[in-house]
Formats: sequence, structure tokens, C-alpha cells
Amino acid sequence: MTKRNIGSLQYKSFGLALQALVVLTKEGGTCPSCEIAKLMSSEPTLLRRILAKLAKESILVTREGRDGGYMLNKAADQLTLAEVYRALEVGEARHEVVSGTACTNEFGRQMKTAFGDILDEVDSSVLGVLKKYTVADMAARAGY
Amino acid sequence: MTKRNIGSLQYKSFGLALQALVVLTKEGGTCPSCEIAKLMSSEPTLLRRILAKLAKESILVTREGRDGGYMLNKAADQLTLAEVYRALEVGEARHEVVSGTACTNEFGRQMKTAFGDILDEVDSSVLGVLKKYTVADMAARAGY
DNA sequence: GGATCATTACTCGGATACGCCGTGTCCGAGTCTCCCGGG
DNA sequence: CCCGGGAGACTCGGACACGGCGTATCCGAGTAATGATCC
Repeated sequence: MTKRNIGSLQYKSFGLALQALVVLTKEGGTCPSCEIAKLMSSEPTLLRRILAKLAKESILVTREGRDGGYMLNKAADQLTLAEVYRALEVGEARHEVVSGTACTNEFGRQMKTAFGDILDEVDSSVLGVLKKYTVADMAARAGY
Repeated sequence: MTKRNIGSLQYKSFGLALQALVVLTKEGGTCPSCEIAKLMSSEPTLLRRILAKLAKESILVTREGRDGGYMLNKAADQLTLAEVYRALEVGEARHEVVSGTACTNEFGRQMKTAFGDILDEVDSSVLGVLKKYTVADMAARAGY
């Protein structure tokens, strides 16, 4: 195997991102990564890496300097898990991992195309489920 | 983070397993891992690791000795991708990865329960899609 | 009192080093096949 | 010719190192709040 493992980072990021978003929902305003990390018993830098992606997709807003941090860019009850999923490219990663197992010869190319449609259908199915839930729902389920 | 990355191996295994199953479908009878690996440009040992799991779930039958190898235990048109998915514990791995991001304090425990239902729903949705396709379909899509 | 500006403190994001898991290689145990000898 | 036994070869599966990605620590660049100074 020449290619290496990719794709599980995405799921981990997804889980951490959801927790961070719930924390932000609870806090209401801006919240620095150190505080979020403390509540989650995680590492601030790791969270910053993940939240930076969400900021790039305009899900979050970053605010530097004193009393800076991250803030939701939309109301929590209008931010679906599907958006987070897409921003972190979870589906794309899965697609890449599965298709990446096929090599470049004729058989591999045929398998790649065979994978394609099914992976797309799986992905839209997952997105359909995640579209039904918002970050506010998660916060409510977590007891806030 | 104390826990480490787990779960992407599953998707890679899934892709490799599907290709191996297609090869077995094409061959018809028993086929050693070396030959499968050659067709897929992969490593025999890595395949054996994966196929051993499928054998443990009675999807495959192993046959040792001369002219040994792996053979399908069911007709290819009755073996759904969902069975392979379940045998490799892809869904369980995802569940574990996402839930594993939550720590053991009160907040983490609440998030774990909040994750639970949604992850289960995602998983059954994925299984619903994968149930529709069989290994024979994959082989047909690959041109055999 | 209000505005302006320098200081300060605190933030994010990138660069770097370490550790662990996945991968690749090797080897032993087991078994099915083939061939030979005997009846 | 048919059957039994032994040798042979080929298979799978587990054990052992290496490498690369993920993770953690550190540091610089940038910015917003604060306080002092001046009008």
C-alpha cells in the first residue's frame, strides 16, 4: 500500500466540533478556545484547528485579541448537523478512503466507478438524517 | 487527548473487502489471497486480515493447504453490502470514534447520550442503502 | 467631560518534535494434494 | 486396477520492526480593550 490512512480524523473532528458548538450555544456570546477546551477536557490547539474549518465555512466567526474567541454565525436552531458535516468534509473523506483502496489498473478503475454511485447515495442518505437535527437540538438533548 | 485514532481502518477494509469479494465472484471457486492481492495490487497479508473477519462472520469460507484460499459462503446475488458493512463493524467504529470524543465528566456524558440516538439513526439509514445492493451488483457494475 | 493614542494583554494560527497505530515482512502450524508402493 | 500411506508444497494466521500521520507543545503576528494624556 502506498496510500496512507485518512478519514477517521474527520469523524473525530465532527464529534469535537459538535461539542464545541453546543458549548458556544450555551455560552451565547464569544468564547475562547481555552475555555471550550477546559469544558471538554480537550486540547485548545486541536479545537482551534477544527473550529478554523468551521470559520472558513462561515459557520463560526473568529474574533481575535482580548476577550476574543469564537461565536456562532447563525442561530443555533437554524444550524443543522449537515452543515457541520459538510464543512468538515466527512463524506468526501469517506469517498476518498473507499475509492482510494482501488488501484489505478483497469480493475481498480472499474471498481472506482462502481463505488461512486453507491457512496454518493450513502452520503445523501446520511445528510438527509443530519439535516433533521440542529445544534440547538443537540444542546437540548445535552440538558441545556 | 489520551485516546487515539480508530475507525478509518474500517472504511479502508470495507473498500478492500468489496473488491476482494468481486474478485471471488468473478473467479467462482476458491482463490488464494496472493492471487487476489495481485489483481488488486495490494498486500496479501493485509487482505488476509480483512478476509479473516469476513470468514469469522461466515461470509467467506477459508480452505487451507494446496489449492486453498477463500470462497464465498453465499451466492453473490444474495450477499448484500450491509452484511459486509456489519461484519467489519464500520458503524460501530464510527459510533465509538464520535462518542469517544466526549470525555467522562458530566458534560461529556450528556453529549454521549445526545450522540447516541442520532448515530444510531445515521447507521440504520446507511444500512438501508447498503441493503439494496449485493456483491453481484457490484460485480456487474465493474463489468463482469 | 470627551476624544486620541500608546500600552498591554489576550487571542488565533502556523511551525516543529514526539508517540503511537497501521503497514509491511517474516515465519510457523496446519492441511490438502500428489505420488508411490503394496495388495 | 484399487487402496493406503508418506512426502511435499502450498495455504492461512500470528509475531515482530519500521514509517508516517496524528497529537501536543511552543511561539509569533495581530487585534481589541484599557488607561493615560491632552483639548
